[in-house]
Amino acid sequence: MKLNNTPMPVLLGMAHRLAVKKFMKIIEVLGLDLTFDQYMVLDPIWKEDGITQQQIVDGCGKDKTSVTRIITTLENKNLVLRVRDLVDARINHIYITKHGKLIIEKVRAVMIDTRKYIKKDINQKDYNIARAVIIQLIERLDSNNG
Amino acid sequence: MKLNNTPMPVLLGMAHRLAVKKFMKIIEVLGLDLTFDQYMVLDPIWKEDGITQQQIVDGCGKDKTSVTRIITTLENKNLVLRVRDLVDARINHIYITKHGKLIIEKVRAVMIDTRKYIKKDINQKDYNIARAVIIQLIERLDSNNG
DNA sequence: TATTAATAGTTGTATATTCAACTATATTCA
DNA sequence: TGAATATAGTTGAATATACAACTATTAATA
Repeated sequence: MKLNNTPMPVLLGMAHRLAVKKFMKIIEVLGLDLTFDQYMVLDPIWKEDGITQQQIVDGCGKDKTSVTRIITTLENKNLVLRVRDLVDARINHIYITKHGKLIIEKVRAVMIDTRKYIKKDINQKDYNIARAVIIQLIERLDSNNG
Repeated sequence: MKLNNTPMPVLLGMAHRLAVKKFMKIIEVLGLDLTFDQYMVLDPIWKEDGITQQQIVDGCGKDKTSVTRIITTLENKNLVLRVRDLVDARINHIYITKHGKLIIEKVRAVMIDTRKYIKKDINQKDYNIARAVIIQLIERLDSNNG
């Protein structure tokens, strides 16, 4: 596969898909039941119990539609709980269950392994530059919607 | 959004989604009717008329299931044509239609604009390092499925 | 040659994404 | 106060993705 002339958006998609695949392979070996996207939503809930859906949307870069549906999936799996705000009834607070906590803590370890695997054999300095460039990209594309 | 400690697979996904969104915004302004993923499949067909589905799979990094379905979509849109190989009946050759050629050539221009937009304001040297790292990542994750 | 294995592509199912339209609630300010 | 607007979240429809199981065909080999 010759990638030298492949557009950046395509490269980003390829790398993303493959990294997720790697992550899911480890997940499967460990017999855990959580997709990468579910991890992306569950992780901020674990970090801040009672976080609102909107906060999750702002933090994880997913569309609010996706977040709504993934939370429903997580709720059906008994990993989180939706609780309506008593003062502002538009807001949902999401709480993690005992079971959810158990799962995410194992999955976080998988994420750490995946990160190590990805970094391996790549020049540390270049890797950091790549990260910085990607972050720069995200910030510009996200703010400047024009 | 603080991204400094965000795992690489997540960053790649975010950047990918945002870059695609940017691409689709330009597509929409121009009144073209083609998704980013359809572009990813149509482009190699434009480059090599009569390419087989397997060759597309190998080149674009998508699953063969996705490629099958996207080609069906492209066929329904009258942009490509499936032709069974006369010698080896397992193989489909995909040919681009006149209409398909018209569309992809406009969309390729959009891709060039998107690439320019993405590069803009980012240090040229760092950008090239980032590309190289991502390509390195793809090649390792793709070959070494273990 | 007959059986087995490999290859190319398709289909079913579950999940995720995007856009637009929608409900419900809260805020703004004329 | 009351009408317009903004915000939080949900739903519908179209598209894409991953995995497994499947069909059809060709290649390998016992």
